[in-house]
Amino acid sequence: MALDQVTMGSRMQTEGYKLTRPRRAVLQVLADSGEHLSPAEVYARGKAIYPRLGLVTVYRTLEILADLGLVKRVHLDDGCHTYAASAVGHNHHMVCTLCGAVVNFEGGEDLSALVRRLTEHTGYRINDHWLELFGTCPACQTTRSERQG
Amino acid sequence: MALDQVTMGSRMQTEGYKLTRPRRAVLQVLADSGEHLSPAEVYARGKAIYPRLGLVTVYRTLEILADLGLVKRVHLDDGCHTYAASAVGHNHHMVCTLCGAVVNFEGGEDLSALVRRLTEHTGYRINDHWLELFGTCPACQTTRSERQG
DNA sequence: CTGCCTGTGGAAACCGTTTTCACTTACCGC
DNA sequence: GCGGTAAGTGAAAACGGTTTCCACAGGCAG
Ligand SMILES: [Zn+2]
Ligand SMILES: [Zn+2]
Ligand SMILES: [Zn+2]
Ligand SMILES: [Zn+2]
Repeated sequence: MALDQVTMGSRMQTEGYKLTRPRRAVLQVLADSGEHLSPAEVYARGKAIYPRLGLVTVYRTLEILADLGLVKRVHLDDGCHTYAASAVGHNHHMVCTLCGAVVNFEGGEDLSALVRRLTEHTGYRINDHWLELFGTCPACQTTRSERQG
Repeated sequence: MALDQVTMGSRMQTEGYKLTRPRRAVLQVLADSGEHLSPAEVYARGKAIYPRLGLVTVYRTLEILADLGLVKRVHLDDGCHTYAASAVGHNHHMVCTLCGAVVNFEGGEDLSALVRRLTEHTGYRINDHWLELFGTCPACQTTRSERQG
């Protein structure tokens, strides 16, 4: 489950950031959306909530949130730099390449064996990792098969 | 082992692309480097090999190579869009966050079990995946521990 | 309520990337 | 080897996303 607006907001405050109206608009956009959004999309949706919102503030807020780990930067092979609300704890995500839906999941220990093996073989000390899966969500599979007969 | 210049060059030709001097310079840069390089870095190094090289051609060549799977786009949380020569077959990479060295490795079956489980639980059809590991290479571990006493 | 200091947002600057277009070059057939 | 031809090239201009600047606004502590 992705973090909600209140959780993200109070975390920002405990970190010393003021909880302003523009920032709340950005939080709400990210919390309400199950997708990954570009800064421009966050801006557009945010303006519906708080019309005076500026694009600059969207960038600044996204950077703060990413630093705090409250949102994740999602990278796509073409069209990087989109953002999605994090889930609780360490997690990865699965992106629908048709509609952009993002599902978070916990990697579990699936990778720890791989990491251990690589450390032994290469001497690398692994600090972090990053896993993204790409595919089609159930809804888009249905749509597509209907369209194709 | 990363692909060499000759392998990449002949693959380009069989795909119908001419093997020009500027393109060979780009291939050589990528084949010789164990790191991931930004387009600007490829351009700088390429000019040492072929001084008339243009930045535009670097971009175009990188796009072709990425489409053919001969180089991989490496995404870093900060500073996306760098490129590294691929290895043979499907593979992932491990990036040294201190010196930028990239090691390719095969994901093996570690991920297929995860993919199967996710497909069952979520209904997503997984087409592709993308795994990056971040850490410190043996050389940088040594350097750092020396520096720190 | 008041003041201070963080935060805001329009405009301009910035910079990586793409497009344009006249010129060049690899490659095929002879 | 030697054109002919279509693909490729690169300088410069256009483009678009991101960052910086700076005067102003508004949370929050006292
Ligand atoms: Zn990226
Ligand atoms: Zn979908
Ligand atoms: Zn993980
Ligand atoms: Zn290193």
